[in-house]
Amino acid sequence: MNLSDVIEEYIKDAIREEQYIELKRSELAQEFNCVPSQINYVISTRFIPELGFYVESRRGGGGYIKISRISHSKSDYLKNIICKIGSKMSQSVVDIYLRELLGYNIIDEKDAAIISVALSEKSLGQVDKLKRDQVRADIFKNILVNLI
Amino acid sequence: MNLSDVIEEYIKDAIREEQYIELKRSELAQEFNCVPSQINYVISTRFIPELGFYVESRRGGGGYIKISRISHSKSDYLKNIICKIGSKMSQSVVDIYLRELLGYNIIDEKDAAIISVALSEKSLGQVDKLKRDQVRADIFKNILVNLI
DNA sequence: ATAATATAATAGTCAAAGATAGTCAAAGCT
DNA sequence: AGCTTTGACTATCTTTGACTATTATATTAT
Repeated sequence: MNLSDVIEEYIKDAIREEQYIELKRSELAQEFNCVPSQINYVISTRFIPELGFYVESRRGGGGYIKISRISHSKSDYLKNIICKIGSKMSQSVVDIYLRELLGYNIIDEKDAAIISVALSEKSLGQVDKLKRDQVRADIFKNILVNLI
Repeated sequence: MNLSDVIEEYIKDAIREEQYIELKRSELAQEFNCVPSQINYVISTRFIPELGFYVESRRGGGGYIKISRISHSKSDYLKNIICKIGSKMSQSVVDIYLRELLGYNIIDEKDAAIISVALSEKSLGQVDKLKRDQVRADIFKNILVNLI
């Protein structure tokens, strides 16, 4: 087991029970007695979106590296939802999906609100009642495809 | 968390329930044990118009820094657009408004993309061609109302 | 009394120093 | 051959302080 693997273990262990963790690059490097850039190496090879992680950081005083988990990679997850959606959707089903997308951080509160309103009964009031759920599903799918 | 973040929190907390607050730069600096210009730094990086704040100040005896929230102008602006929109909208007109809303930072790129796709010809393909522009206008108006 | 001037009390600007993190390519391992 | 380790260089954000600008108030001159 090499150092990068050890650091990977350490971080995975730290994030196991959490949704995210915040690291100080320099502190971590000191702990493992390596150069700071090795932390970047570990992160860029092992905490990538494809493996279910999302990384943010900030430089300067009080800087940090924040690693968040995303259970599935975003695009896989979206493709999955798109497949699951049938040709019709009621407003309440839309809202269920929106909450899920919110939970996985694929959209934020504001996006969810916009989509929910756009697909509400009120917005689609002029569409034939018979076609409404189909139009709603179409719009929703198109939005999701665009988010991939 | 660095000092600037702490000061930001403090100010945001103070303005949370108010339309505006007035600070004494030197007093605040003393409270946080920093140089006065750090207050300027915090204000100029975190209380900018793009983030919904408007700052005025006055020097000399009895000087102050007044920070106001500008949610009001935003809602006025939205109401104005809603009034201007007729009962029909083409896709290209939607995009023109989206760019405007983007310019005023009422929505961000991602929101704009979502709305644009939701109201595209493709998404609304199943709606009667005759009714499509009306449905589009309805959805758009509902979204805007929701953003107020 | 009024106008002009000085003084004190604020706030603003800007650039340097400090504190982090990022990049990239060379060297080292397996 | 490909992954890991290292370090020099870069980018970004924060903190500090010297210098400047503005406003209110006090003092002085007319």
